[in-house]
Amino acid sequence: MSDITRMAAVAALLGDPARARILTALLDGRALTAKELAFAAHVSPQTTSGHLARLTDATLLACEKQGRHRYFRLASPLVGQMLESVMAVAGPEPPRTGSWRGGEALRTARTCYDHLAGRLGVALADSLHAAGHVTLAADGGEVTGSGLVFLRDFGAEPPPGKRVFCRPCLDWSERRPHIAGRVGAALATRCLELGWIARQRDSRAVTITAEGQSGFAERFGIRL
Amino acid sequence: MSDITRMAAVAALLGDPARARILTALLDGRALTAKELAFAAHVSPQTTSGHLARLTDATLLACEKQGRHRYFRLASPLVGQMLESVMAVAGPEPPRTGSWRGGEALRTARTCYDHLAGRLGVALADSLHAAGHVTLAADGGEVTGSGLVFLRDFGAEPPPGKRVFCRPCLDWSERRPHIAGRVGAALATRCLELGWIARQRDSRAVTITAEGQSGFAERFGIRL
DNA sequence: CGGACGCTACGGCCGCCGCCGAACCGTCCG
DNA sequence: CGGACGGTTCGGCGGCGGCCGTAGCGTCCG
Repeated sequence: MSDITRMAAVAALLGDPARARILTALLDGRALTAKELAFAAHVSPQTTSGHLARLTDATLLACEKQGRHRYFRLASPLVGQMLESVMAVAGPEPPRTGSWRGGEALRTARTCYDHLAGRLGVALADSLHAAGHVTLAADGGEVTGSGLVFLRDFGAEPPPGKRVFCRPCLDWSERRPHIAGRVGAALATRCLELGWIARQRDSRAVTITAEGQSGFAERFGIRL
Repeated sequence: MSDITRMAAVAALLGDPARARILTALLDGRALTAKELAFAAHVSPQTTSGHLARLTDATLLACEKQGRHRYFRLASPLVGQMLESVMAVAGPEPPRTGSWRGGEALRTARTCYDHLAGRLGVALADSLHAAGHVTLAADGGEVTGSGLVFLRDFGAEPPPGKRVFCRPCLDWSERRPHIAGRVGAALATRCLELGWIARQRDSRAVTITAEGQSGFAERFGIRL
């Protein structure tokens, strides 16, 4: 099988709505059981089982058995990056009369692996950029001296590590970059610590708490 | 249509081998006619026409009319990035007995937009990294002071511009990063200027000339 | 003007694949 | 042990969609 054929095969796996829902449900790195995924996919457990087998075969998913449960997760971060890049091309909902409900929470604020995305993530990036704390191009980012000071002061000093320090990540709903890398992760962690945001069950969406409303406004000038 | 459904729709477009061949044929940024794409896709012009209509509808392709020809090209760099990311997940040919011919030239050296990829691109990145001229993480890169000097000396001083300076780009055939961004583009341009490499007709593959063989060896310690 | 050419539109064939119901295995628990 | 539960396998149904042949439209050129 040629490279292109294999690429098409992988793309075809993403091309089915049920499988796409399964994959996006796992996008935040959690591991879910087959039944939970069946619910997320909106199809029966039998059908889901088949999909999971194919996704695992293609090594898009990894599977761990625990008792009578089987936990599935994305096989590698590459898979997540691929999903994000396809979403970026699929683009945001074309403007339509009337507002759209389903993913509103997700568009407002969500996790993208370990950092923040959605309107909140983008606003955070904008704020830091406007203050001269970071520079963000389409595909590369840097933290300035003042940015380092600011982060330390905020309690979000990025830990040393092998991962890239600061990297823009194209936000699929906003089509503008938010901050990923160690810096993005540290920011998200700190916001959770402060109780400014809270994770939602069974979703990548995060809610902004009352403390968060005021905190983001005071510290970053963000009002959503 | 929800975000996920739209993502699945886009992925389904990539999921057909004929369309995948069309898209990858356009991956280097050239604009090709419908007939040329029919040849690349290995299907009849009628069938190709339908595929092209769908791809254009989904704004994966852009189309320009010129006389009785219609030229198609990728609608945006995002589309190319998406293709590369899917290829990265699809991964290289699983090791198989006997060597594989079809894409050998492509694996050795090719263009990825405006910079070099394949074994040559990766070797170049390795060489610059080993010499301490650049640092490359999985998703961010930097040029060191000595690197700037080296590039200027080599005649590949990156022009100022809005694009990101130096960025790793995951090589789908090697599964390791090569250098993109203004630095990657300048390197590729300079190598062409020097006559070290030559573009091939109708392919993203580039051939390494005799001058290139010795040049890459002397200057970068690369032998392919 | 007439023919060649690039491309598109329509219709029909056919295979693939997603879906579910029913039945079957393995694990947990009372 | 028996029942509940998670998960998988199998078989059959139905529809979507890729493919091509034919035919039609616009453009170029002698």
